[in-house]
Amino acid sequence: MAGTTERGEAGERGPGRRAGRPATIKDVAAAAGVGIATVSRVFSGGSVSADTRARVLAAAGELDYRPSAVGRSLKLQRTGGIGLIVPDVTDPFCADLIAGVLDCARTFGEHVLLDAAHGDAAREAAIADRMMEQRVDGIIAVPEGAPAAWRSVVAAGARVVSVDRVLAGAPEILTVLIDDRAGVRALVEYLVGLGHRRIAFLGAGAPAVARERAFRDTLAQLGVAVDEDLVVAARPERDSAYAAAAGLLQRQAGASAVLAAGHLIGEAAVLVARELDLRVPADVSIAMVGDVSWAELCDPPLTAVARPGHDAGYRACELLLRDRARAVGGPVLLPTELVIRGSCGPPRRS
Amino acid sequence: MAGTTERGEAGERGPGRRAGRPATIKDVAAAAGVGIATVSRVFSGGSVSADTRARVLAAAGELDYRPSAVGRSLKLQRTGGIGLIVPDVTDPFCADLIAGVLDCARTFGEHVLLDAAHGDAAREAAIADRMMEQRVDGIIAVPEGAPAAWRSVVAAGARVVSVDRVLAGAPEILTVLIDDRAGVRALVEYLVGLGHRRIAFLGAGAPAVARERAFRDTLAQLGVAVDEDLVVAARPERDSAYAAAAGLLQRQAGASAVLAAGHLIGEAAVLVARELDLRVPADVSIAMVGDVSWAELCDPPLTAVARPGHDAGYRACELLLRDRARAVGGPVLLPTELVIRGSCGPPRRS
DNA sequence: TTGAAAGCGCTAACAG
DNA sequence: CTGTTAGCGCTTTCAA
Repeated sequence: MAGTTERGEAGERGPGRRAGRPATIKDVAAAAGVGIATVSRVFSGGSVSADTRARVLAAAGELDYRPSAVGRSLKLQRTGGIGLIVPDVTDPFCADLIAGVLDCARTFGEHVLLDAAHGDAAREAAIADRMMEQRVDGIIAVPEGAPAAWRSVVAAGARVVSVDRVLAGAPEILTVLIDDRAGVRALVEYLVGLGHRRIAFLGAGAPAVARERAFRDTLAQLGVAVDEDLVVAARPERDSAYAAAAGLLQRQAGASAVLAAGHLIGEAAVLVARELDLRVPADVSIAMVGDVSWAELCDPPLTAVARPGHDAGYRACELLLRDRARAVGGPVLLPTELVIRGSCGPPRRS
Repeated sequence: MAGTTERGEAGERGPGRRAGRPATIKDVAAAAGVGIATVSRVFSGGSVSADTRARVLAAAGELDYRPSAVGRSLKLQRTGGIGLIVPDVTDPFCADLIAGVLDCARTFGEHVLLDAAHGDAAREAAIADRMMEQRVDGIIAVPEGAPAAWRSVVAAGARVVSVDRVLAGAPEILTVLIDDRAGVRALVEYLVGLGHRRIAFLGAGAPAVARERAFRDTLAQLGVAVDEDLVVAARPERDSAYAAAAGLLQRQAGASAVLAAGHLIGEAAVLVARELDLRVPADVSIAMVGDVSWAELCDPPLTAVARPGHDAGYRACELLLRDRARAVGGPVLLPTELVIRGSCGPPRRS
């Protein structure tokens, strides 16, 4: 009867434990007849006698107990989670990046909070803020906002790793970069080697400045003049890319090859070329930065510069989690790979 | 001098506040000369006099204070986060789904924990478990594990929404489905209407059972016999898909059209057809389920059944967050759309 | 090996 | 309107 009384005191949760709030460490302790400290030890690897441990585990199983990460985080002052902010989850590069972060995070036993900023700096800042409130152990971002905004995030005590963008004047922010310069250089050398002299660059401006620079520099090194008419701005969005591609190709500017600064722009170039009945590569060669999956499916398959998104994410996460000593020298630079397919050939003899 | 003493007592954090641990509600209260409850009210919308509020806000700004979501979660017994488990972030459908969830979660002010199970049921279960420990307010998943495993998750008190899979025998689990049956039916009707009688189904088995069923049923309804030689199994992975496509197309089974059950399988079919120098659609028509971006870039552009991934994610999240009353009748069924492009034509006269 | 107790940052009930 | 206080679930000294 004493036993019955005890159960009564413990509440309705014994038999038919309704899906009420989850069991707590106290419930388990009571059920196992031990102190809560012992239960804690069982679950966080302290030393407990085999006998006691078994009893605790049994009770925990009975109650379907899971230690609350919230309670633990509060005590430990770290959550074991990291924040990841990308421009757009559906972009193949971002998707690879996310996969990389997830893979690495898993090896560290960290979980990942994800959000997308969609090119909106204010939104990005709000997301970062929220993640700080969640007390993530660090933030990985493909930042679109101003360096100042991110500097304030690190000032607030966050560890942040920037991927694929350099945040000028923020030495505390570790950076993982992809060597687009080398990639573009290889591509330009390839095109020039094929005999092209009038190479268009599609997608100048904003996020692709480094690529444009590499384009100009390489051409200069090779002694090929840049025709400014062939350098056209485009944002990496379908409408902008399409407009730019159509503008370039329709006006018959005499480009024998088109270098698209990104995969969306490459997509537009392919589409426009097809609509204008330009044969690739007979009439015009096309190549792009970003080796997305359709490049191989295209007809002809598109030559492209592959960018290691998965690696970038993985490395970024490693940087964030492993090298807690800030002293990492300079940004990590990841190599690209020129994937030559069938979309580039010698220019048509005019 | 009294002032000086106070600052001294407050510690080193006044001037040049080193990036120590983040300021707490206590710090702010002390700095503003109010009680912690008042600070709490300022930040969680209680009533505070304008004057006091200003002082608190000033102090908080000075200290760069952000309320800790961990503390709040512990007190409130809810974290404001939801878990999202997909098979693979880099799959275009999953990416759309994630974007949808993110969009919806934002309108509810919830954050999202993401992880990928990669077809591994055990890993999926571990992820779900971890999310439960994090005390997410609910879990959205494209489940790959057994219904039993998920039933135990809901038994543990979690709200879960299943997307794109039905978890048999788990009435508590809300479900968002995509009407693949209708999509495949439309596609088959289209092909039969074009004159095809020997239609191959590539990708029978595992995750595509509903699609295969719809394939068979529709053919039966239209009075067209199914040649079992033309129904070949394939998992939605590149190697398996490729093997299946090559197997089918190389043996010259006499299929005049190929229906690929997924985009990876469609990709394989396109590649194999190209290698075998089969003209599309002159020699063989190809269509697939899943309208990924390359379908339009392909040559010829591929006819496909578009599946609303973004919508599915959005609706799933809504279901999880809005309709907290379980009484939702049956699964949500989202319509597909048949996108007709150039990859299907009348069969070659033999 | 084990238990009691303090305290992580916060909210809410209760006084004043 | 404001402050005091208890307590959310957990880890971790400190004793026993």
